[in-house]
Amino acid sequence: MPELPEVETVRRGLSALIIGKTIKAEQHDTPKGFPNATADVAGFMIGATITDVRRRAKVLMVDLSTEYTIVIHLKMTGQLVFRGEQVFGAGHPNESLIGELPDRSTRVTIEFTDGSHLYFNDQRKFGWMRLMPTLEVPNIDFMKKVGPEPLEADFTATEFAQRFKRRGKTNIKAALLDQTVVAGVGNIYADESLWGAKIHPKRLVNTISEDEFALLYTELRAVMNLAIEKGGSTDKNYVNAEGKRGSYMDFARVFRREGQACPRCGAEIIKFKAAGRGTHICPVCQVQ
DNA sequence: CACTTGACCTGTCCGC
DNA sequence: TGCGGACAGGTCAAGT
Repeated sequence: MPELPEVETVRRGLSALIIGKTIKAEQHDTPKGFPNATADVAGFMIGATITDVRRRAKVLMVDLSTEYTIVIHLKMTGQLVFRGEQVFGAGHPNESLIGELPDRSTRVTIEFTDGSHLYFNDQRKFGWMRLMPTLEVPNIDFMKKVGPEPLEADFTATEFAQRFKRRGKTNIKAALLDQTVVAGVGNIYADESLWGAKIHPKRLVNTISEDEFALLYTELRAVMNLAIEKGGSTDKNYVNAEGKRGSYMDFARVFRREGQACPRCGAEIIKFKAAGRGTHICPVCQVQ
């Protein structure tokens, strides 16, 4: 799913919708969706009020008044959809892509005391939710290893380039997708930013110049900021907290545009596999 | 250790 | 239409 811009869009939506609400009940399908939903839920989740919704990399953190936090990773197809009283139908400007909830991909349902609900849907079941003390969240392995937030004001081009040195012998696409180098980059924004910087995804990291890293840094930040502005990318499953799609795909330059013309030079965009993932480039702008 | 590949799941699309 | 295979926004564990 969701890369940094999509998770950030969900975070913003949830912040407006659920902060201040009190949890009345929780239901989950199997341990898979919410593996540690045990006695902690009764003790620290039911009756708790939502105090904040935070994001680190592609991970969401819903903080509770009990000083526990619900940590959520949406992986490829996870969705967090809030439902109040009203559900808007087809054609309405507030139309949701999601129908009646819960549906067959609903893994977890949280009911609030005012009768509204938050649904965690996940078709492929790769995503997860965990409940843990807020103070322990930074200690989970992922949080200890994950790289800096690329959109933070104090994250510099110099630091960006520096962090790739450790991955010198791999290709730039694999390094961009490595969450321990820089946080939050996934397949869409890796391809989009490499196109922007005119770098071939299979170039080895140690062949990329300082100038190219500086350009990649600028392009990555620009692409992610634009994607947040557009509410993220909906290719298939992704929706925001209101069940609506994001529109970045309308602005994508290469991602899922194989066979179309490069918006910069007009050459035909091609697709191949790099770092084990479907990869899109302009073969004229991005030479190996 | 660094890097690559497969596994985790379900659904959809494409070619025969 | 039916069926098999490839593929899908992410991360781990296991392999080399």
